Parts: sequence; structure tokens; C-alpha cells
Amino acid sequence: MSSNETPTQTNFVKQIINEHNSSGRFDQRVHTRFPPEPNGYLHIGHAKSICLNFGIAQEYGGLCNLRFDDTNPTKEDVEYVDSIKEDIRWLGFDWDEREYYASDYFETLYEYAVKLIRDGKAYVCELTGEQIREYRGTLTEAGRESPYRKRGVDENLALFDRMRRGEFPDGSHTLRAKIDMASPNLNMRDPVMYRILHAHHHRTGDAWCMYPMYDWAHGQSDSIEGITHSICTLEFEDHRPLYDWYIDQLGIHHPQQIEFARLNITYTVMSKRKLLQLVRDGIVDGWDDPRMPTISGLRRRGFTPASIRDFADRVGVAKKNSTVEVALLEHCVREDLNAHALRVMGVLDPLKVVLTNYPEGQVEEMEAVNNPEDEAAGTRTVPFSRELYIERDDFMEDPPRKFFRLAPGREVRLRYGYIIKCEDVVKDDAGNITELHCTYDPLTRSGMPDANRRVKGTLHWVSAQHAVDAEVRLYEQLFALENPDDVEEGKTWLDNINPDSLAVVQAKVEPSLADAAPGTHFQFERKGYFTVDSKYSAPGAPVFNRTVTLRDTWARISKQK
RNA sequence: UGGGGCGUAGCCAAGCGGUAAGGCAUCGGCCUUUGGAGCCGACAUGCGCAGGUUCGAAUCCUGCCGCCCCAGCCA
Repeated sequence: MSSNETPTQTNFVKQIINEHNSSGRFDQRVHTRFPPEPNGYLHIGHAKSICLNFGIAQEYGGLCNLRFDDTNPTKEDVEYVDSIKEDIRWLGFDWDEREYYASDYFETLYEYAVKLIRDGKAYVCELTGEQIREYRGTLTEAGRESPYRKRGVDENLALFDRMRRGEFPDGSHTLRAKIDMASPNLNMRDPVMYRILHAHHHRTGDAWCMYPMYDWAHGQSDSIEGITHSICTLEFEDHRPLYDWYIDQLGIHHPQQIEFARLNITYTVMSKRKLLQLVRDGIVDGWDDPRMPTISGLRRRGFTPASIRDFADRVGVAKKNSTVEVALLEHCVREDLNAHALRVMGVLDPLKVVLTNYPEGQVEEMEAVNNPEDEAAGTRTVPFSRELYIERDDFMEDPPRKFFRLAPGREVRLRYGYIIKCEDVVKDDAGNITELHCTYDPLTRSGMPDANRRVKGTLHWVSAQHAVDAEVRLYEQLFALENPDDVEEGKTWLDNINPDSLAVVQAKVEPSLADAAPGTHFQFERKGYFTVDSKYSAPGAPVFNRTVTLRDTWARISKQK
């Protein structure tokens, strides 16, 4: 953990582990796992789980496996397993050689199923999907037993074998656990263990035409891997009795499942289904669109692994459903980037300034600090000349009281340059300001004694003749509402999309940025943190994504009016 | 009306019978060649509500109330 990350505090999961360690239940062993289904890209909610599982393993000197729960070939794909592996590594975690797949255990699972059948604890059922639902009963009424429940062991064994051999069509048979159709826990009402699916699996190919249900595969997979603590989300709490039942019937290693609340963040959605829809409908530019809460989106946006880990730590782990304000995530990146990002100057909305008393053709190289938070980052040189660009909103013809920037007759400091004074405002026929005529004070160059003169504000700038054109993408929240699922009658969450979530702007940036490498983080002084886009940026034609703005006191003051 | 969970500040979250940590946000002030950063300070007589036990309760007991999850051959 780097120094800018908050020390991890205690949580109920660690308390449980501590109790196990003092009782000796698992021989002081701590072995967790991160078990994604490869049916989509990882998002920041997964990052919370990854940090938890790998973090706990690290903290207790244990191990954390990566296991793909690939029990449904109709939804899964290698594209997803590749992206998942990349994202976990990028976050800074390593599963060594322990990369497993539930499909590795299909044969073992099959043998386990045969054992249950032999013990009279499972049977082949020929009810249709609809009938199974009817027989299940409701939340308040017990279910009815399937007419196939009383089949003999030999018949079940034979039928199950024929299921495996592919003698039956999809949906015609299932293997079900024989538990209790009257259980108040619906998961215990003879759950389906296997369904017939003549589908090609991304790993096992066509070896199987029936696949284990997640509930039948998950607990045993953990058991087989010797997992001690199976950490998962709240919705599986009701499934724990079933997992316990399977494992107890089988008499195999019994992990402890612990459930925690999944992460929600304001102004975004976290369900894979919705993220997939945003991608498929072309509402965003792929899974890694910088507005997406996916790991790949956050990466492209400019978030750092350390900032996401820090966020996961600060958010904590508990059982209460909650929604964390996106401001906390933003705080975490700012803190990391403040310490590490190189400072540069870039003007997003250029307004030309002519220094009328500055020698024509003269160019001075101004020394600029790369990162005031890190002396080792050194300095660089920025060209200064007679014609410059400043930010259009750093000038006001008729400024309000607390506006500390440029205005007619007012003086302002150009960062690392001179103090200048606005003498004239030049406008076009329509009355738009086209340029400013200013004078500079030659005794106030940065470093000179007169440079210490007190002026109201300091502006960033770029020399017009040296400026590099850059495309800058300014992002806002993808959704206009804190809770995108808060929809009125007849509308959907898609109606809550923020139409202004992306603004593309042509900026002027300092020459050092011309060939900036994709993924590099910068602070554009006074504006925010920006990252070179990994998809569209090219040498000589840089494209920047705005990760997050700087905290902006002036914006707050002016909004209060 | 069944079962499983959860209620501590605007948002997270510690606390585990001895008198409400911390972070984010917000609001003041200091400082500043980034209105950034940093620094200082404020921010729950109160822990969903009502009773009870106790010298003492956010913590224990009882009863309410509210919210989330479960009726896929998804995970």
C-alpha cells in the first residue's frame, strides 16, 4: 500500500476471520477467491470485491485464487475472461498460477452428482420449466413434490447417464436435489442441479451437453480449491443453506461463506445487464468508454489503480445496502494525481492576448515546475512570446466583486511569466471579444524581485505560435440523476442519461505535450487532471480525457449567486 | 400473509455494557505565482421508534416501524 492510501480499517469480515483464527477452525489458514462469471467487463463494484478478497489474503498471509464461474456457455466468452484478467492485474493483484475455472471441475461435479443420486438425494425430473415453477409454490405457500421425485436410484442413474450422453433435447430433463418442497427458503425446494444445454463452451467445447447450475457448482468449486472464506454479495445469503447442504451431503471441505453489500455509486449504474445495453445500443463508445464505471472505462478516463484501491478501502465493507457519493471516488483520484501528475498548461477555450509592448519576434523560455508536490519531478521550459492564449473565462469585461482574474485595466500574473495589464478589448462586428491587447511589465518575469508584487490572480497560458492543437474530451456524469433507476411512470433508466456527459473541445496546449504517450496523467494547471486517450490519441495530434476537474472555489462562489 | 438480511450525521463507516472514531461533502479561517495543494476550526446531548433490564444502554430484552433480497432449467 502506498503512502497516500488510507490504512485499512477493521470490518466484520476480518472479525469473522479473526474468530476462526483463534478457534483454529481453518488451521489459521486464509484462502479466498475472486469468482467472476466471464459474461461482461469488470466494473468498480467488482473492484471492491477484488480489493477485499486479494486484500484480505495479503493481510493474513494467505492466498486468493482467480476462478471463472463459467457454468453458462450461452452467455460467456473468452473476450470477457481476457479483459477480466487484464483488469485485475492492472488493479495490482496477482493470482500466480492459481487461475481456475468451474469448468475444470465438471467431471468431479458429475461424480458428486452420481453420489447424491446413489444416496437417494437427487433425482432426474421431467417436469417442464413452467411446471417446475408451478410446483415450487409461492413465498407463502409450500410447493408440491414432483411426480418424478420417487424414482428409484437405478433409474435415476440410467437417466442421468443418458442426459450426459446427449439423448435428450434441451429442457426435457433436469437433475434435481431432493430436499424439501415445503421449505420456507425457496432455494431448498428441490433445486435444479443440471440442465440440458446443447451449447458450445468456450473451454470444454462440445464435451458436455448438460451444465451444472451455479448453485450446484459454486460451493463445491470453493470446497475443491480449499477456500476457507467464500466472500460474496448479499443476494446469496439465502443460498448459503443450500451450499451448506450440498457440502454436508458430500462430506467435503466446508468453507465459510460471508456476504457483504455490493457497491453502488451515485450518478451511475452498476448492473452488467445495463452496462451491456449501453454498449450494445451504442450509447457509449464501448465497454471502456471513459464515462463507464467499468475498470477499463476508469482506466481510459485516467483513474489510477492506487486511487481505486484507496476508494475501496475508504468505502468499507458492511452488510448495509448503500450508495456512495461519486465525490469520494473523485477525491481519491485527485489525491493520487495531485501527488504524481506532472503539471502542464493547456487552454481549453482559447482567447488571444497580444502583448503590445513585447518585442515582436522575441521568444523567452520560462522555467516551470513539473510538480510542486514532488521536487524530483524537476522543471521544464515553456516558450513565451508576444501573442498568447488564455482561457476565455479568465477574462470578464464587467467582473463581479470576487472575480480575481483579468478585466479591463486590471493586472494579473501569467504563471511562470510576467504580470500583464489589460489595456484594450477587441471585438468583432457581432460584439464578440476576439482578442485582448495587454501590456507586460518587464521587471516582473518570474524570479525577478518585482515578480513578488501582489496581484489578484494567476492565469495559465500558452504561446500562440508554439501551441499544439489538441482535442480535449470533457466528461460529466453519464446520468443526470443521483439514482438513474429513479424513473417516473412510462420512462426508463435510459431517459435519465445526461445529454451533456461528453463535450469535445479544441484546445491549445504547451508544446511539450505534442507526443504525449497514451495513458500518461497530467494536471492542466487550474483546470483539472487529464489523461492521454488510449484509443484516439496519436503522436502530433494528442487527445486528452478529462479525468476530473480540480476543486474549484470560484465555480462554487459564482454558482451561489 | 413465508423466509433471509439491514437501520449510527447529507453520503460511507467504527463502536460489541462505561458515556458517539475516521473519511467524503459542507461551512468558516490561515496560507498560496494553480481560486489547486496544505494547515487550523466547526459539523450526532445523539444511534429507526416505544417500552424494559442496569449505577450506567448505540450496545442486552420485548414490541413496533421502515428499507433490501428470494417464486430462472441466470449468476
